[in-house]
Amino acid sequence: MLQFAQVTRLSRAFFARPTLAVARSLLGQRLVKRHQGQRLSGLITEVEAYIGETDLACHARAGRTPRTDVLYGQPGLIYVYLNYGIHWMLNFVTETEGFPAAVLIRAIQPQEGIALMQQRRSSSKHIANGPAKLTQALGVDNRWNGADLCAPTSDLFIEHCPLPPAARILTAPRIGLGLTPEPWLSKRWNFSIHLNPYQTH
DNA sequence: AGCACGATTAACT
DNA sequence: GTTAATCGTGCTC
Repeated sequence: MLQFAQVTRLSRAFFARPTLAVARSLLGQRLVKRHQGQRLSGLITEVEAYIGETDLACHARAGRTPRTDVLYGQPGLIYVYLNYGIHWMLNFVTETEGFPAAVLIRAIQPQEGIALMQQRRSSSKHIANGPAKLTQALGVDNRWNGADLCAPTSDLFIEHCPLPPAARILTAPRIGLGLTPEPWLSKRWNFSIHLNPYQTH
């Protein structure tokens, strides 16, 4: 995986791969947000893949619209959307430009800036073990939609920090899909780190 | 212009 | 286990 590492940040080549491969290999890597000179970070512990217009759980099922435009952009772009009118969700665009797919970040294990993240999460016991919890903790909202995770100056990026080879990866059906029809409902496109407690399930 | 519905969370019983 | 909160989006009229 060293092939994808620049100095510290993951390069665009990392995201320009099949979405399931990107999702798996994001586990264990460090998500970093710079905030007024301070680093907020955590290891990615749970992700989900959303792949193309045929995936009826993917927003791109509606085709190219104002909202999904980012998904059709170059790999490494940040896709942020509002869910339930309340929660911001953080995704990274994958595969080739023109093909709409992304990985949703569902949980991180907090590492740096925990005091600030805890403050933003009020008194909650759980700082970042959920897709909307981690955006709240990191301070990510729609202003990041369309931004480039791989830009050298980006204040949001991922540091090369792969899982140890012995670590086991769990797969599961994606969460919260509701009435999404089969076979998409049962696709095991949720990935998490075996035995890591910082997860949504 | 109006409507139903979320890739969720926290606060209930 | 159940439910309210809350609003952008895409679809229908």
